[in-house]
Amino acid sequence: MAVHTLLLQQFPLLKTLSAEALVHLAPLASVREFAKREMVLTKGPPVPFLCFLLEGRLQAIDFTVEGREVGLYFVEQGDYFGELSMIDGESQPEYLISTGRTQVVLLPGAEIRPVLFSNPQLAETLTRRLAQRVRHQLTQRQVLGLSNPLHRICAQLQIMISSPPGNAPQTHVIRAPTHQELAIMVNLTRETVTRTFQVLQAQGVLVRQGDNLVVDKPKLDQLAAKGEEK
Amino acid sequence: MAVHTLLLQQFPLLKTLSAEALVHLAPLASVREFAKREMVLTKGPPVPFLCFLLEGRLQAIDFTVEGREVGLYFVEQGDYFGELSMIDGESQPEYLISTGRTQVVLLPGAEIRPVLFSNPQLAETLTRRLAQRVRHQLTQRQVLGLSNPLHRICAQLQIMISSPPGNAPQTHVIRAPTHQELAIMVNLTRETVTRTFQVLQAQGVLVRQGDNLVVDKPKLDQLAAKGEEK
DNA sequence: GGCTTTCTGTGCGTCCAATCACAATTCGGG
DNA sequence: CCCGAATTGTGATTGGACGCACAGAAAGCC
Repeated sequence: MAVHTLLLQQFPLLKTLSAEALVHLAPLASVREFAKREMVLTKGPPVPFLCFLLEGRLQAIDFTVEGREVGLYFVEQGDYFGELSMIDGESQPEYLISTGRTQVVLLPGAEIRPVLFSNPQLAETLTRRLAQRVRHQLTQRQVLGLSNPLHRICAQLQIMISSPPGNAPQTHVIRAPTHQELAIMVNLTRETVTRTFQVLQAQGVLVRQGDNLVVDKPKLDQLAAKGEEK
Repeated sequence: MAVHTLLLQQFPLLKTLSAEALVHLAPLASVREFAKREMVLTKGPPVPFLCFLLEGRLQAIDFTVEGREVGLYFVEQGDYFGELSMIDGESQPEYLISTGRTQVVLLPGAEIRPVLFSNPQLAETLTRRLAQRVRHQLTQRQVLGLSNPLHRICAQLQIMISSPPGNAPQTHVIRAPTHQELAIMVNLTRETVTRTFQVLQAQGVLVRQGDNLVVDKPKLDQLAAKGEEK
């Protein structure tokens, strides 16, 4: 319990909050640490918190009746999650898994909820973020329509490197996801991702540097576009 | 241009609107008819309308770089669509196609937008609907994780029969989609859907009655659950 | 009522990603 | 720094959906 107001202010969603509101909220917030592969949120009952990712990366996943993992989206630093329960009071629709060591800030729903909806500006940011999520899911769905594994992986990489918007350099660096993490995002097996990565590295699209993945955007785009004619 | 206020009142979103607001809006609204396969909304520039489906069914689709159709979701009678532009001012992310003869009511964005965001109750319904859409897309994504065509089709049918919530009778009737329409929703070819439908009809899960499809829910659920082990 | 067009049904060959079963490597923790 | 676990790499096999090419059926249209 109790975190510094400066910490809360770092999150885009809370930026517009008044100083008093922050002082009110800070003592009620808490920070939790998670190890790699640990479950951050469980599918099921409504989440009584609004959650912010302070450090690391999460993956939202679910399972099919067959027991196969399905990757839904990634949560990056500074983003919030588990907000659907907050909005409609329904249950949490997916699992959230820590992909490494992570830190999460929890704000009790009972406290933040009234603030969210009474402050029109906040409500609008929340709604816009929701809209953005819908858009994101739509492009993600598109990727699955690609018939070829190479295409799907390229498209997924394009999505992942575009997450921090703004400038568009030639090469992008992202925290490397495991092959398995990628595989479930694009409906492939781990093995197929491994094999496809070889191709990408051979073509100079990808270079692995420790924990990071260096991506050559132009080459990637070219490869993603290639094979347009069926 | 100009429709009756009673017509607008039929739409759940506008139910809570005051009589004056409706009188103000009605003369600005217009109704358009679309033939089968006609394009209702084009992917691209922001949509300057909030659109309501008065009659028929639409399918939201997009295309991959390979030129393959991807099915995103269906819009059923009484629902609204094209609201994303309304919310964030960004471009329209998908095409909307008429799956039959349809009627659409168009409300000029410039007129409805201020109403939407100034009326807190309306804003909340809008946000809740967005949240619902996110949830829907998540379960839709799940379906694509199923490895088996039969499973995917069953899961898709389960989604489609659950759209009008409430009672849960044994058999449900839905306006039959074409095999092609279904195929692009679950990443299959039209042929595979045709062949799978034979199986479903043989098992008594499905019966075709003219334009309608009669579905035996218990049998469907059973089939969808079967093969849980792998 | 005859026409076109869209939709549905079916056979067959091809191909490629899944699957399985290991080996090799890297990572992380004590 | 060493050990166990997680991740990555690789080969062989095979199943099953795709794609193509039609034929038949049904639905719109003038």
